[in-house]
Amino acid sequence: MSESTGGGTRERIKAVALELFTEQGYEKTSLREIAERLNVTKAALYYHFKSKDDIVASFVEDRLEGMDALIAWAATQPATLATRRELISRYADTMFDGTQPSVMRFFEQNQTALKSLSSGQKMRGRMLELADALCRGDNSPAAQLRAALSIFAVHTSWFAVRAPHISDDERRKLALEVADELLAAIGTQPNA
Amino acid sequence: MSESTGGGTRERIKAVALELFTEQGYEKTSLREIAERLNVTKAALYYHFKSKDDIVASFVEDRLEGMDALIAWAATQPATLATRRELISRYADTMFDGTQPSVMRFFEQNQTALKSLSSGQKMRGRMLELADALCRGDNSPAAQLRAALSIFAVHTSWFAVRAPHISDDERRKLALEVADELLAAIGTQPNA
DNA sequence: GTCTATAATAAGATAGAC
DNA sequence: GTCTATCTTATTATAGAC
Repeated sequence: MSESTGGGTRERIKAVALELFTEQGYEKTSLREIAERLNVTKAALYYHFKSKDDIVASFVEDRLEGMDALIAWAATQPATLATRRELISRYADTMFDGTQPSVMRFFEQNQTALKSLSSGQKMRGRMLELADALCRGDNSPAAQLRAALSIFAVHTSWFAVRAPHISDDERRKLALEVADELLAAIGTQPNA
Repeated sequence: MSESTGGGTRERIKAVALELFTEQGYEKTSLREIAERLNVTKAALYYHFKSKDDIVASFVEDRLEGMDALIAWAATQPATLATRRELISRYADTMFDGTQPSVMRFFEQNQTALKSLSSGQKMRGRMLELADALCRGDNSPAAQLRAALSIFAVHTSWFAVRAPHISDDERRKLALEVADELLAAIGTQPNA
């Protein structure tokens, strides 16, 4: 059991990289720094990953699967308010699982750096698909804005609301309360 | 008139840097690249600015003044819904002036990189002050979330709403419609 | 699976001529 | 106000021993 040296080194690299990339930024974090935190050398990193952005790809891929499942499910549902609410609720649920929230925070904090990485482009594409699914049937600018903000509501209640003693469940409830409000105003306008 | 060589070189550097920093990211954009776009050398840049982050400071300072004025005004007003609405409306107005929106976009796109820059810390501080002003009298988590989202509403309608043929005025109207909705639910809960 | 050593490159910044 | 030339330091990445 447990991780002496060599245990789940690949996973440990992913975890440390995700943390440092989020705190300091992708470009500002060097492989030397990651290696030092793990008490290994840079060369050891290159045994597990073929490049710096391959590390990013490794944890972004995990998250993409979750997004795809969500988007696929939405496509099978009618374009009603009930569907929109269930969709954002399911999205909020994914923010509880394992490293998923950390990956989203990393994504939000490194948008520009990720523009030139294919993992970043994929994530961005999925976020747009989710936003589209949230305002399906009403693609007016107002609906697009509300859909985008309902996603922000979930992220913001996780990352930015300054209330140290609030529980995960309360954050979720909070986010959905505001998101539901925003989604309720979608669908009342005709398509463009 | 016009800009042969030497016209308003300092301003031209600011403009090009702001554009490249926003498009590609602060860390990824080198002084060499900025110099090449202006058909000067790196050394010329160092005549006008003492360092790379001094360029950032130069356009962030401009924007900080506008933020300070807004925050100071808010402090003189009563903590009512009318004040909140007027405040977000005035904030939206500042997004029309000159390079102000570009600076905010740069800020949003380079949050992590700006963490270690004093200009970035100042901007972040001002955004928090603005958010606080928007939910003064009700610092519940729900109010904080709504205040933050009302700011996002303004930014998102500018930067992210995919509607190519929409006018600035329509974007402003859109943002305030959604922001007003969010702000209306603030103030109904007691302070913590 | 991890190491030492190093290649290859590019960055931010400075000195001093013009 | 802009140039050439250079310093210093860091980076990503690879080769090959153990």
